Parts: sequence; structure tokens; C-alpha cells
Amino acid sequence: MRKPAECSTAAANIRLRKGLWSPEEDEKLMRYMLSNGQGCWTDIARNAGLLRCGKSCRLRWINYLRPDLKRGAFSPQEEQLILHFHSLLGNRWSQIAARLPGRTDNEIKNFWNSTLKKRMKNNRNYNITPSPNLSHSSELPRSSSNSFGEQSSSSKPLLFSTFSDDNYQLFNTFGGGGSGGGDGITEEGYFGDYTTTTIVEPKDFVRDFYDFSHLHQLENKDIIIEEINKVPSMNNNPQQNNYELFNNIDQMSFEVEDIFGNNNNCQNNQLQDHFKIGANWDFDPFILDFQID
DNA sequence: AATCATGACAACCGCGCGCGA
DNA sequence: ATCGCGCGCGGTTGTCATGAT
Repeated sequence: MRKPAECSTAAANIRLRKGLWSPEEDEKLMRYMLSNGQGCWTDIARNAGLLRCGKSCRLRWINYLRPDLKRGAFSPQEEQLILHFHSLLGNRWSQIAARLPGRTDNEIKNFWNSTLKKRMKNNRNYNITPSPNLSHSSELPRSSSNSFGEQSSSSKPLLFSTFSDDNYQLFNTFGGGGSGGGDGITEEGYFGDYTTTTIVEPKDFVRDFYDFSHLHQLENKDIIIEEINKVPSMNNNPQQNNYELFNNIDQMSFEVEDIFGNNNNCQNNQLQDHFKIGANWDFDPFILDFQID
């Protein structure tokens, strides 16, 4: 792999500056960006009259000068979100940052490495999810009771996500990715994708879940199968993936918990309810309890 | 007051990827 | 198909402020 030409001595043998940015440099870059907007960073560095490489300018703009940056300490809510998303996404700082408007990947990474990691190390019971109810995450011990308040081994809540395109395509019983959704401020005060959606038909939903559990080696695959096998029509031939078997399912209860721990119930056969996902429909998992009645 | 340790934040570095020539 | 270039990401290092000794 070739070394990047950026940040090495320029062709004209001009020595590029490194290290901390001076207020004058900040002002030059800020003024240029506000009047010209983003473009090729090498050009920006040159045209703004900075003796910096494009890469350095890009970093300074993204991490420090950008007007939409939120300043100051992380709020407890942001902390919880970082912990939650890190438990799901790992060190994908840019993806985590994309879910915390006004925060940069660098900022979150630093915060994690300097504060949160140590805090978790010192307190192994540190709550890593936004709500106690979300402790169903696959990385945590599962609760023996579901969010219907029942003690049941066969209706454990399932961590579900539309994380990949494959999943998204599979779960076409969710009404086209949501209706009436869009970015906005949620009731909790977070900016994110406020998504509403509809489950169309119980039988389609269960069928999709059944397919999903077979196609993907889910940790909780057995739980899903077990639950589906409770359907009388499935008892005779539980492993057969025959869509007709699902046609008798016309009643189902379900409950969805979003990343803020809000529960959204729908326990009738209309199965039309809206629920809210606090951030990104395409990536963020949510908890789903379901029972086949 | 001087020194050392620690934490928070800023910036750099190397790498991989995508794109156009 | 290959190369050059720019960009973005994640890991790492550097710098500064603050507190403890």
C-alpha cells in the first residue's frame, strides 16, 4: 500500500505545519469553510492559505471547528447511549457518533477510552443499557421474565434488529420501513429517526420470523422455534417451513421496547400499531416480545 | 514550591477503500 | 489491470491542566 502523499512535504518543498492549531489557523479555515463549503481538502488547505495538509484540515474541521458541534461534557443520557451502542457496535466510533448528533467519533472514542472503560472495569455491574428493561441484550444475562410480566421460558424477549439489508428484506411484514417516519426530536429530546411502522399480518410476521430463525444462526433461534411450535397447526410438522401452516395464525400479542426502554403494546389481531425507535431504523436493534395466542 | 501521576482532549499515523485516469 | 489520489476510520501518541504528594 502506497503511503498517502498528504502530510508529506509538498511538491514545492514547503514544510507543512504539524501539531496544535493556532487561533489564526482556526480562523483561516473557519472563514474559508463558511464561505466556500466543503470540497477537496488538499485544495482547501492551499486555498485557505494554510501550511497544513488536507488531512489535518479535515480533522480540525470535523472535530473542532464545525458549527454544529455540541460542546461540553456528555450528558448522562448520552453516556447511556454510548454504552448501549458500544455494546451493540463495538469500536465502530463513527457509527456510534452518527447516532449522537453534535458529537464526533474522536470525542466519543476519547471519552470511552479515558472514562467509560475504566468505570466499567471498576464496576462490573455498571448499567450498560439505557434502561433496566433493555438488559435483554445478547451480551447480558437474560431475564427469566418477559416484558409482559410473565415468568416463561418460551416467550423470552428477543433482541431483534434490521441490522443488515438481508434482514430488512426478509422482514417485509414491517410496513415498508415505516410510515410517517423521519428525522426529528423525539419526545425524550433526542434527535434521531422517529420511525413508525406497521405489522401487516400476524401470519406473515410469524412466517418471516420463522424463516429468519432458520436462515440465520440466531442465539435465540430455539426460543423462536419453540414459540412458533406452540401454534396448534405447527405441532404435526414443526420443522417444516410450509407457509400454509401459518395461515391459521390470526392472533398474536407483541410488545416492542425501543432503545429508551419505552414499551409499545399491541395485543389484538389488528396488529397495527406504531412504535418508535430512537435512532436509526436500519441499524439499531430493538427488543421484541411476542406470543402467539 | 517542585515534582509526579492522572485524566481529558487534540492531533497524528497507518491502513483500507473507492474512484477516476 | 494498475496506479495515484483523496477520504474516512480506528488505534495511538502528544499535550496540557489539574490534583496529589
